[in-house]
Amino acid sequence: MAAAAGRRVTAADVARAAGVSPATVGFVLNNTRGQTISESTRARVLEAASRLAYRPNSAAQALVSGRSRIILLVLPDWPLEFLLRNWLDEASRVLDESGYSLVTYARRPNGATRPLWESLNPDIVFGLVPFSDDDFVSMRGCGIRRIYPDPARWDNTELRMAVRTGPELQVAHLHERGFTKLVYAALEEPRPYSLVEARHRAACDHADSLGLPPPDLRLINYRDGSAERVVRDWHAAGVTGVVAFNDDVAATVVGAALRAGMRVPADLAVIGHDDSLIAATFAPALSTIGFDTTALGRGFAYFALHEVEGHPLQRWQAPENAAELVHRETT
Amino acid sequence: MAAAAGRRVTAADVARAAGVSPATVGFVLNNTRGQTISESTRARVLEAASRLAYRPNSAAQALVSGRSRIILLVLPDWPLEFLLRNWLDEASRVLDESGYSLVTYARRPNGATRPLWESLNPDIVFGLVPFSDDDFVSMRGCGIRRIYPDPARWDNTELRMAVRTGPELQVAHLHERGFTKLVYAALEEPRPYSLVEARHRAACDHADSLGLPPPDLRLINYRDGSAERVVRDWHAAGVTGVVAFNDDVAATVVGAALRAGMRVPADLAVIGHDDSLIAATFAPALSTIGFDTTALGRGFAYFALHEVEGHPLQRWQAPENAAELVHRETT
DNA sequence: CTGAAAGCGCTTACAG
DNA sequence: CTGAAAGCGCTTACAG
Repeated sequence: MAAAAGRRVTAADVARAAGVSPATVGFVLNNTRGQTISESTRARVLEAASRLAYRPNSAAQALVSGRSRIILLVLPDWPLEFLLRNWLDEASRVLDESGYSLVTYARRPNGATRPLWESLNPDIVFGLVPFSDDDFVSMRGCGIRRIYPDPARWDNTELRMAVRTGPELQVAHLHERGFTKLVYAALEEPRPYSLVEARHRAACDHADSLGLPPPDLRLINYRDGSAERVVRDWHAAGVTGVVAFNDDVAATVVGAALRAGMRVPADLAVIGHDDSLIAATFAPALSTIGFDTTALGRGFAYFALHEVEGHPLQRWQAPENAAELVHRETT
Repeated sequence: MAAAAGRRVTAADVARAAGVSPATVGFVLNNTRGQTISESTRARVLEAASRLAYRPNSAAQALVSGRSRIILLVLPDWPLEFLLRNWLDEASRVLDESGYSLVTYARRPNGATRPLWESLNPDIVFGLVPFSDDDFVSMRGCGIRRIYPDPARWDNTELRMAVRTGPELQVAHLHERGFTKLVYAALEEPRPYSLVEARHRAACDHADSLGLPPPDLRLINYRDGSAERVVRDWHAAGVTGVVAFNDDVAATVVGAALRAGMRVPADLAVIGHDDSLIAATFAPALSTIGFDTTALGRGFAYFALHEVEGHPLQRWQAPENAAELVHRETT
């Protein structure tokens, strides 16, 4: 047998085993609409395919259909893992039900020079922050027709959740608690980062809408011991609240403040972002923003399906209460 | 022009523009060895390809060559992000230089039902822990010839770094500092997990070789407040040292111990794993195991290249000092 | 040194 | 209801 010879099983093998043509194998296995198949033929094909453990060659399918059924999600150059865990699980699950595979790809400065979309041939590419012009041109050149965010449609709710909703809730909470002189804090490492800028901008915009001065962006180092001095300087400059990029940053700031002999939140209030494990664990426990990542992941998957199938949603229905303030001890 | 018509540029388009055959385009662009090409022809082809921004269709290449030039790395169902950041950057960079793309894939219980190797057609699949028999069969059925770890070659040094080296250093350090009654701690969430078991086993083995009793595996919850009681119970039972799966777990244990009024490390010593950001940030700062993730990523890439090209390395040269103890305040 | 031809494994009009 | 044929975009013997 062909299969026994070490060769991979092809549609032709299945056809031979079932006593039909390769075309019929395709009709049965793909449930080709507009094509009627007798019950007995269908049964024989299915039996043979299952017995031979036939798996279509995805490269051949991609070549002939012009579609890879791969959805590529390009992640920004900044830690998102905690937020993304359930999100990706759920999104992958939903997309899989429709025959799509979700591949994630962290595009980093010193990473691969040949971007992954070149070898993967995805049907659609998503990013959480806008793509550079170079990336855009590169994707187009690889025959990728659907790229998101599309500059013309940049205010999508899914992206708001990743970028704007958190900072807005953070600033609003500090404002409510009476902390009005704020800074926006992120870490120097691992590298420069686009998502920090986007969230910082959202924080500034929301501060402005509340009549607060814009929180300056401050980068801190978590290893060299300089954080204590930095935090003390903030205090001396009258800063009363810190909007942290994520809970790790918040923990770093709180730790530094405690070492510097300050009281949290009396001397300095700090709010994190993500409601990650460390937020509940840290002493004092961190106030933060929690997200219903499963609901958001499902929402993304539906959105992606509509886009990739060429039926874009007219408007995006955000999950109710997908983001919420978690008030603990640092504000 | 074809390109202007919205169609993707093909080798035939380049051939037409350069006044040669499609075959010649392939010879030039692939530097086909054993095929001599005149300088003028080569120049014309390269010029045309560059002018038209030609990108070979990867599906067609995969179909005809039987190789996708994709390397799939299946990650375990447990947080590894901090460790993997530089590791993946470096591995991707090195593999890219040889024309391979590294795709990562977190295989999770409620994740996609159709595994990614089916749609990606990778040339080789790596896992950090052994694959289930089902997965193994599934990969074989998809025509994947190279799967790693191969049960027959399971003691590879790369994997030791992910699985055994850290726990060994953790146990050895606690032993040296005089902490001999140990538990191995991990978090209940997000879910069951294979890497925890593997590391716990490594810790037990090393404890045994040092003449210590095996540290029991204990799962703790970081949200429901039960951790304080659990930690107090450990203390009451005479436990003096905690080997934590990673720094997040260590932070949770230390935080619970402090809230329970215990002294760290006097009442309970705790050692983390990863030297992540939180290890340096936490108050008290966590003792932990740091890894030279860049060197390890590079090492993996070389190893993967040899495997995928069919020239397996006879033995693997581990980077010197790729793992080291970082002694801070919790031991 | 270069081109015409076959073929990778599928899908999809088109006949019958 | 089913099959023979063409074709997706490449690569690679094989001629010349």
